[in-house]
Amino acid sequence: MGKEENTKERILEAARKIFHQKGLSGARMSEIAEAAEINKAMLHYYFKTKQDLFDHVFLEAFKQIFPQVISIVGSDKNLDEKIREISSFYNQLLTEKPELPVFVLSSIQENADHFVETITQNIPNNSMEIMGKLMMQIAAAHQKGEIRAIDPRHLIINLVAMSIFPFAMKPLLTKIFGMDEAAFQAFITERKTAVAEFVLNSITLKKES
Amino acid sequence: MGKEENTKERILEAARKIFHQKGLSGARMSEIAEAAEINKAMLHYYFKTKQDLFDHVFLEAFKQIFPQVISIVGSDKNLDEKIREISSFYNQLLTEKPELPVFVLSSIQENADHFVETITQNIPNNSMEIMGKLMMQIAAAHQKGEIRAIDPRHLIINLVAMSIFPFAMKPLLTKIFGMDEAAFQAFITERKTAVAEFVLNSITLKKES
DNA sequence: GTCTATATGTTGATAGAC
DNA sequence: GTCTATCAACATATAGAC
Repeated sequence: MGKEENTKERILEAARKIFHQKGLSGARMSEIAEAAEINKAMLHYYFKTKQDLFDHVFLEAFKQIFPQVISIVGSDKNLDEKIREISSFYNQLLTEKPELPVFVLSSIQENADHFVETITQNIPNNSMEIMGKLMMQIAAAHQKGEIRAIDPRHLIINLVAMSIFPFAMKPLLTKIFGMDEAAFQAFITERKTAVAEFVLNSITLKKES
Repeated sequence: MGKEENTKERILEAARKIFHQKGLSGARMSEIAEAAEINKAMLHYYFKTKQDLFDHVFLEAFKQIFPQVISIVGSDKNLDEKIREISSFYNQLLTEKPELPVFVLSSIQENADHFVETITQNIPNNSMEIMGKLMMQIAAAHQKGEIRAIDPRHLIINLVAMSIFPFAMKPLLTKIFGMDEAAFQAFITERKTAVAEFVLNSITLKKES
């Protein structure tokens, strides 16, 4: 082998950067080539078509965002730990790559037919079981008087929404709340624990002191 | 005046439908013309360039989603009412137009430079004051022992996130949770009150019974 | 205001030398 | 594997008749 791996990785790096920001139709192959410091012909040597290259980048992004959560939910940890871990996981991932959520969601919205298949194949096929187990876990904690009753789907969605949304809104937030980059980072750092506490405060049944 | 207004509105209807799904670069002027049942030349007669037409559709969408919330937050209602109203507002708007959030956010992400200006001009210039007043309202309720202390920014973001996110995730949710369209609608209907209750449960300080 | 025809520029993709 | 040169298709936008 020569520089192949090196070149292919450079292409992917450039493709990530540009696709994540501009999406499939907004990105130009020539732009990616330039960012990778090669010429257009090389792109087509490593990836037959633009769609091929894009699919690779999309799947990679999708796998980073969603299957992880299902994995945490399916673990043997207790409810507290799961909630804190999910919040913390997104906070860490999206601090580094804040464009990921909008990239994945807009790609799906732009071409649902194409990606629903990709998605189907990359969601753990036991995700329904995992939700069932979570429901049992919630019911058990409710039985013990620790938490109130709540639909597990609402719980997960609420937690994931609060974890992801601020990053999707980043450009707007800084405007509306008048933050600069440092203020935004501070805000996000606060949320790492604030989100988990918000959720736990909502579902926990307080005992009288 | 003849059919002008009619034609212009037909163009905008078609442009909304297609831009909302595919974004600026994914949409084709010929596609919009076809959907509006006119020819391409007419598009350029009513809107000089594709960018002009898009800007019109974007601003319209942006105004529907964000300024409203600031208006509710700035009203004289009490905290309970504001929370329920925001949740209810988004539930109603996005049930009809679920693609709106991803459209707006991806448009901004694709061309931040261009839209940050548009956004700046269309956010109420007293939004900082409004956040200040909300902080006072929260502090007052906290003083009275009704709610716990919470940063108003986190409160608003959490509420808006939970209200909007399920619609942005619609294609994924139906897959992950195995819902059909009817099940999704039922789920969303539940959330209209469930989200507000979730937030209120989190911030309210329970008295012993 | 509405149409047909066309100009002008880009884009993704390939052919073929090295 | 990497490059230069080029093609064919398409998209936005305009000219000009009605």
